[in-house]
Amino acid sequence: MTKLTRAEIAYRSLRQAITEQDLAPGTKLPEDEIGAPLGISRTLVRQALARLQADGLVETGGKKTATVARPTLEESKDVFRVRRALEREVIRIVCENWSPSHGAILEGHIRKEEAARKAGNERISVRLAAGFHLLLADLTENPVLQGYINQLVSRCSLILALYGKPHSTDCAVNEHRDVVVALREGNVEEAVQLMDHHVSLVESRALNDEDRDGPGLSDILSRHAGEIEADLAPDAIAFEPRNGTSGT
Amino acid sequence: MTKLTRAEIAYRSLRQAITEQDLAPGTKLPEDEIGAPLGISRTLVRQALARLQADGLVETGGKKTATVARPTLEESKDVFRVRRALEREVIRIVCENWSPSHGAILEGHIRKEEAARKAGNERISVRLAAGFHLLLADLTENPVLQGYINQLVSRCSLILALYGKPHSTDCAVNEHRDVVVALREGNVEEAVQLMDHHVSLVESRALNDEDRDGPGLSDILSRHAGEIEADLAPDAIAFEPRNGTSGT
DNA sequence: TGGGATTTGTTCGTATGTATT
DNA sequence: GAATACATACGAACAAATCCC
Repeated sequence: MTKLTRAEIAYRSLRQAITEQDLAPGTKLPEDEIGAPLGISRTLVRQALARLQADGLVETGGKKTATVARPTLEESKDVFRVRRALEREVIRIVCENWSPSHGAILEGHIRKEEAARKAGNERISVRLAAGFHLLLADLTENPVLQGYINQLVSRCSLILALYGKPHSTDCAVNEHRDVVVALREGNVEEAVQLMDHHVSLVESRALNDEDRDGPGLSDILSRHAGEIEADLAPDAIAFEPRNGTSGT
Repeated sequence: MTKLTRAEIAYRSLRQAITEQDLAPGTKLPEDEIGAPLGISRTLVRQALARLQADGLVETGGKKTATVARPTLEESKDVFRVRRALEREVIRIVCENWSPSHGAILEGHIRKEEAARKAGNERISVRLAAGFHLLLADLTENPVLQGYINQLVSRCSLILALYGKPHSTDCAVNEHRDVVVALREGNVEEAVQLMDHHVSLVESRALNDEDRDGPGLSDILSRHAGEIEADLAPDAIAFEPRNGTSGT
């Protein structure tokens, strides 16, 4: 039942592809290439791209080809700071109208996270880790807040894709559980503190890791700049039309 | 010389027209009618409209004509709640990197607010009142936060246009000054508290006035439903006809 | 209720600007 | 450095759906 949906589909597909790291930051996103696999025209693609830009997930300045956004470190810190402020509010609201059923829902989600981690399914783990925060936001029954959290979480996923490491989510499950425990006990300030700390840890894991291909953006750039100058043009792969929509 | 800007102009024009109450909530916004005076085509208008929708300022569901949004009471409360959370964070950040020059800037703005109020210029007063919060957000040097505050403030302006009364901004200047005083003294928690209180007062002034034209359809319906119910069962006071939201 | 005019959703063609050879 | 190729910005036209009378 998708009446106005082809643009919506393009939007969601791109969004998921970006947050799930199928589309690396900096990847070019030509309108034709995107529209072809989905059978839609450039106009619709353009709409989707515009929304993605508003979400901070793609950059499309001037007449240059749109690319997956590459947030700077400053920008990344800004995103995390705002996210922390909003996540704290989420916890407060969830505490205000707490019900045992909420605890069961959250517990169920955490069990799924554990299962995915145990199975070693990186992709699903990342998705569920983000899903925990989205689920919490749903519990507030505040659509405005949900929307912002959704944006922020997606943006953080992109940041993790840029700066983070694959196994960055390993211990996150425990942190999630701690939050739920505090929630169950009705310990508002404790839960707020825990969530704040958790998001900070995610930020640290993303922004302080140094043993991967580069801690800072400038580092990556300068290194590649050297290679490019010595080597040849780094032709970016066109973008894989993966069969994305496997989720609900 | 704005290169990619005609759409931007349309966006800003519409946005200002809505927040300044030149376009009443519910007003239809046909694409042709909008494009004609600005000399731009529907494609550009559509882009502007899409962005406005993302901002929560217009509604454009299905294939119906776009209209200026009419936020419900629930939605309005949600907006204010999120805004409060973010404004508190703004204050904290401004406190963190406070400098005397900031105080001067804020004082200058407040003087402008006073002048406009004294001159009885309602339009300018409203604009400056919003500008105070935007200015504060600028001081954080956090573009992400600035963007959200900008959206939220605009949305609140729309809400005030819908539910509020013309003289709702009368005492706001004093409240702004109180915040700045606390900021100057470096009293973080006091400033945060003051700002939180201020936004709450704005919300109260907007949402507690009920003697106007009562735009809420659900309000009208529930009232009638209450009367009908009371008529059928004169004895039982089964549920309250009016503002039953006695939560918090 | 039904028909007609208006308006939106979408596509495609042209022109302008950028990036590459 | 200039020319070519390509991608985007914008606009006009077509079809479908809505709203009004």
